[in-house]
Order: sequence, then structure tokens, then C-alpha cells
Amino acid sequence: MKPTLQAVADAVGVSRSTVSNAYSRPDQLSAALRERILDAARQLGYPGPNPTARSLRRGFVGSIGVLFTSQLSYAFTDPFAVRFLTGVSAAAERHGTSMLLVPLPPGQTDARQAVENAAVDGFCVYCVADEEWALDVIRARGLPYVSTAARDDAGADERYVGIDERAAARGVAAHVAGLGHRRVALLADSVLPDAPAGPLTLAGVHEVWHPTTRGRLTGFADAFREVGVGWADLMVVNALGNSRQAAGAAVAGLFDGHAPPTAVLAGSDVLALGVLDALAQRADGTRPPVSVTGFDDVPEAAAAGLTTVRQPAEDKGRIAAELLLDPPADAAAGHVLLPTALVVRASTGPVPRS
Amino acid sequence: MKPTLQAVADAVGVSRSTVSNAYSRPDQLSAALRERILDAARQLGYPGPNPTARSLRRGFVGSIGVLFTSQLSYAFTDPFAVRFLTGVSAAAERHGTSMLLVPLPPGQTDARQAVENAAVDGFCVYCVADEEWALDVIRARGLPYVSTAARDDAGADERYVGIDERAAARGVAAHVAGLGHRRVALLADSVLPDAPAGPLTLAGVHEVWHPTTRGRLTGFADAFREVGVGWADLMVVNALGNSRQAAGAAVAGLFDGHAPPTAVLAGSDVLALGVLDALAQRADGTRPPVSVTGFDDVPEAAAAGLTTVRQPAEDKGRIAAELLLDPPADAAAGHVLLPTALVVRASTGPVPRS
DNA sequence: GATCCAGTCTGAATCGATACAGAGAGGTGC
DNA sequence: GCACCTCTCTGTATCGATTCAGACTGGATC
Repeated sequence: MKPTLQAVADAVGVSRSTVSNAYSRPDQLSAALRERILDAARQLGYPGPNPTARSLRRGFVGSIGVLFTSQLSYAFTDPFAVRFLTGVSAAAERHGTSMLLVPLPPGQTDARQAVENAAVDGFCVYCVADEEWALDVIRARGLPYVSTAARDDAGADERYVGIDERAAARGVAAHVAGLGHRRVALLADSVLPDAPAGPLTLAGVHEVWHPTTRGRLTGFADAFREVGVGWADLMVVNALGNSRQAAGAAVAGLFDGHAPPTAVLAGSDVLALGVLDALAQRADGTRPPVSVTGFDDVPEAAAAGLTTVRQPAEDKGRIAAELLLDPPADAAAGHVLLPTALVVRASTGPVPRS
Repeated sequence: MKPTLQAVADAVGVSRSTVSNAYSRPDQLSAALRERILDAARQLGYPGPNPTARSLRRGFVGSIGVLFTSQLSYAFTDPFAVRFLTGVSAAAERHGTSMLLVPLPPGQTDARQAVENAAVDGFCVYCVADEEWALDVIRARGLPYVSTAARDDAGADERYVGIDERAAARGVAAHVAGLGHRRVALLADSVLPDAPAGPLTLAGVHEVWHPTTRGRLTGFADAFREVGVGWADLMVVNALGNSRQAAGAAVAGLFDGHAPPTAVLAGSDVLALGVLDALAQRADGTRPPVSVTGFDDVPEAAAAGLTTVRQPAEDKGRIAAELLLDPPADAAAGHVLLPTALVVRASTGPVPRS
């Protein structure tokens, strides 16, 4: 049996309260007695107040949860997610708060329970596709949260940090359109819940499942509509996952038709890098002069010469955590929109004349 | 006030125990009553049993701590640490366990408290330099742990997953020695606690502070002793941190003397990459034909053509977590040594004849 | 010498659940 | 008809601390 606070109290011959004060409120007892208590604790091998019991009584835990809807182990392989976590951890560090990473098991019921059972004081919700359920659970628990994905039905009082997805996407698409491209493919992860990999027909951009993706594709479409290319003329390509491999699989065969796209606008850098991989590794050795753009500007993008949209990933994490740990008095200040920038590199160029 | 379990019990007109059972032991009550209880809970907005109270009573938390001695936000920028975390999260996912990342504030006392206050069932100790104190706290709390850094005073019963640092280092050094290099520099992070950046004189390898670094440098020295190069003839270079920048600063001016090293053996890939950066960016445009080796084989190493030692980073994390979550009955099985491999790439070559 | 106060310490109530022994009801087997 | 079970549900003790009102002491103030 590990010794409890009571055991220390008995050993010293004081009340439980006094031992508690020795640890948590040193100003409530004389320095001498405090020393005596801490000595006795050392003697007995008492490791300090039990964190769980303390949390229960105090009503807070001292840690924040970070919620990924996708697999947690996947999150660590996504460079953008890692940079987001870096930002969160920097803020957590400053506040002396721990971060709880909660893996969500497959299946709604189990996933709900995982969120219900997380011992945290609040959540940074990184990416909750249309999984409104997670926010429901968090709200039911009465916990504060900050979300990073734009949601259509976000309340005005809801804390949020993000970017103007649509405007940012429009910027990079306008760059591509300005280079003369008219036959373009829009590549994104999980466009529809159960669609296969590859080209897809959508009646309109509103059908796109994930709000972030929807915002980006809308921006892409905006720019092309301005140069006379309507939604129906855009090729939407679905990837099964946000990874290079998934991108490669999605665009397999895309450039072999009789009127292949001259540009691919990807919904993320990882997908764009996958497209570049696929182009570089074509069996026949031909490297079609396809322009490719990404989104996020992860570290690998620079090395690959990828044209992309830069967004401040670490700031996003840091601000999300700070909004949570140190809520602004003014509700409007709880809604942060970060700047983005078009970064033009070698992966985009003028349409080749054929 | 959030409703409690008692409130639900009162609403349905049953005892608290029964409501508890409805959540935690469905086989202990009729399905009909259970439904009635869950309905009432929904009605009242009861979000399920309070995780903290539950943990207190049950005696376990359902999450494991991951301890980094360095800054937590730094850990996310270290590709090796990220891959380690990926492995830990994969195992955590499988066990339905959360991961608590605990930032350690500067200062022993505060850092101790952070470890004392972490609500976890055990720890994966990623890297606890000579900070035996953290293990002391964990042991005092009676929590299980798995360490990944070899320690000189590790008990036989202590669970551990790692590699044979010395043998692995010796392998890559033998490769370099085999190429004819005799004037070599050994670059490592924090060789001594308070040493400045740059070349350093050590009486022997035993002076090296961090056990992991000590193991690697010992292996380097082993290989060179075999070809007649003694410790005194090796140049030890200290870096202030494990980053490309720190490596650059550490080797500044190193190649400008009259007998510069022809090879640099770095204690990590990140440092090695920093050396490559520094060599590539020399002001006078000369790129001395220096051989450089790393350690870990992080993803960036392949792209940079870095000769290095591969170690299974994700496996390390995964196995550490599994050793913790699912301890082997046999104590000997708690001590895992992973394989390493020498990966020869373009960054090493024969000594240029001058 | 009575009053007041600051500094210390105590005791009981409380945080929100789970565990476990046992009570009652209803059914079975012989 | 009686012993014996199984199925449900209840009541009480307990997990390990913190909180807060108040008791006591000794000294300063007037």
C-alpha cells in the first residue's frame, strides 16, 4: 500500500488538512512544521498528493485534450498536424498544462466514450470533419473548446482559429489560371464519405463532405469561373487518405487520356507531393509538364519546389491553445483568422503549347 | 451545475449504484431499466460518469505519460522524436489508452512536481539524460515505466527498449575509417553540461555527460582505435542543442585550420544535416570534400544522401508503450534490444589525396 | 486588563463516482 | 414444500485528497 496523506498526518501527529496545506498552501502553516511534514513524507515514501484525488476535489485537471478525428498515429505522420502540435505544446508549456492525446477508436459509440472519458479541462479540436458529435459531447460535458476547422453552423460565441480557406484557395488557383491553364484537376482527400479513389462527378461543390475541403475547392472554383471555366469543366479527383501514396493512386492514369489536365490543384501539400512523385516515376519516363500546387507549405514543400499556400501552422496551434487556456474577455477576440500567402515555386509554370 | 450520477438516479427513482452499472456494467441490470436510465441521462444532459471521479475510485486513469527531458515543443521538431511518438500512439490506440504529454518547466523542483502531478498509469521515458530524479519520482509513485535511454545503473528488472549504441556507432565509424579517414571530428549535442559550442578537450570518453551520447562516442572511438587513432587524436566538437543551426554553429571555422578533419561523425542525423548545410553554404564557395555521417536515419537523411545508422524509431515507441501497457510475464522479455543497420549513402567517400 | 488581530492548526463536509455484500423476487428440481 | 439458484437492484463504505469556517495562542494596542 502506498502511503496516503493521512499516513503522513498520523506520522507527524497533525491533521490531514495541515499536511495538505504543506503541499498546496505553504503560507498556511509555519515553515518549521512544513519541513517536519515534508521530511516525514520523504521518510515514508509519500510521493505527494494523488493527482486524481486532487483533481476531483479541486474541480480541474491541469491538462487539455487535443482531438484528431483521424487516427492518432496518422496525425504524427502529417507534417502539418505535427507543426500544429508544436504550437499547442509551446502554449501548454507556457501555462504549465499537459496535453492529452486521445485516440478515437473506430465506431461512433466507442469514439463518443473516448471523448466522454478524457480527463481534461478543455479541448483543442484539430479536425472534426462533419463529426459534430464530438463537439456535442464536449458541450454536454460543459468543457470549453477551440475548433480549427470552419464549420457552417458555428455559433458566434464559439472560439475558433483558422484561415479564410476559400480566399486562400482562390489565390493559388488564380495564379494557375493566370498561367493559362484551363484543363485542371482538383485533388482532395475524402471528397465524399465513401467514394473510390480517382475522378469523381459532383453536381456542385456543396456536395463536398469536409468543410475545410469544401472551402478550398470552392475557392479553386471561384478563380476558374472568373476565367470562364465552370464547375462542370473542372475535374474533381478523390484520394483515399491524405498521403503521398493515396495521391499517387488517385491520379493514376489521369495523364494518359487524350486531353489530360495541365494542372493539378491539391487540397494539401502532402497530396501535391504525391502527385509530383507520381509524375516523376512514370513508367515510360516521360514527365508531363503538369503544374502542381499544394496547400499549407509544410517543410518538405520548399525542398520539392512546390507552389503552395502558406499558412502559419504553429501559430494556429499556439493560438488555439491560448484561446483555450486564457480566454479573451471579448467574445469577438475568440474568433481568430490567420493570414495566408501564395508561395510560388517551380512546380507551376505556363501551359505548354501542344 | 452539471448533473451528477445521483441526479440521474433520483430522476429515474433508482439507486446510484444502478445508474453506475448502467454505464459500466450493463450485465448487472435489465436492458429495459438501462434504457430508461440512459434516456433520463440524455434528458438531463448528463454526460456520463465524471472521468476524474471514476479514476479515483477505480484506481487507474487510462492514460500513459510520455516524458521528454528537453522542451516538449522541441520534441515535435525532432524528426526522431516524432517517429517515436508515432509508435507510442499506435500502441496506445490499440489499447484504447490516451497519451499525456507533460512539459517539464525549467528548474528541478518545478519539474519534479510536474511528474508528481501527472495523472497517468505509467510512463514512457523518452530521454532522461542523467536526470535520475524523474525516475525516482516515478518509482516513488509506484508507477511502472519503460525507459529508452541506456543508463549505467539500470536495474535488471527495469523495462527498457533501445539499441546497442556503442556497437552501432562503431559500425559507421569503421566504415569511415575504412575509407581512409584519420583526421575526424566527433560532433555531439551537450557533451558536457555547460560547455560552449565548438571543439572541446576531454580526458576520455567517460567524461561525456549523456549516456546515449557516451555510448555513441565510445563506439566511434572503438573503431578508430583499431586503425591506430587514439582518443587524443580525435576531435570532439560540442553543439548547443540538437538542431541544424546548432551543428552549423559548432563546426564554424572547423575546416579552416591547416589540418582540418576529413570526416565528421555526428551523434544524430539532425546534427549531420546541419554540417552538410554549413559545408554547402561556405562563403568562399568551396565545398570541402568532407565525409559526414549521422545517426537515426530520419526521413530527411535519405533525401540528403546522408550515410547514417538506421534504427527502428517507430518500433522503439511502439514497443516501449507495449512493454508498459502489456508487461511480459518474463522479466527478461522486458529488456528489448532493437537491430540497427549501417546505411551508406553519398555523404561519405574516400579521403581526398591532397 | 479587555480587545483585537495575525498566525497556526483542526474537523467536518465534500468532490463524483465504484465495489461489494446482501436483500427480495421469482423460478427449478426433487 | 423446501432448499437452492439466478436475476435485479440497493445501501454503505471507500477512493485520496481540498475547502472553509472556526478554535486556539500569543502578542500588540489602547
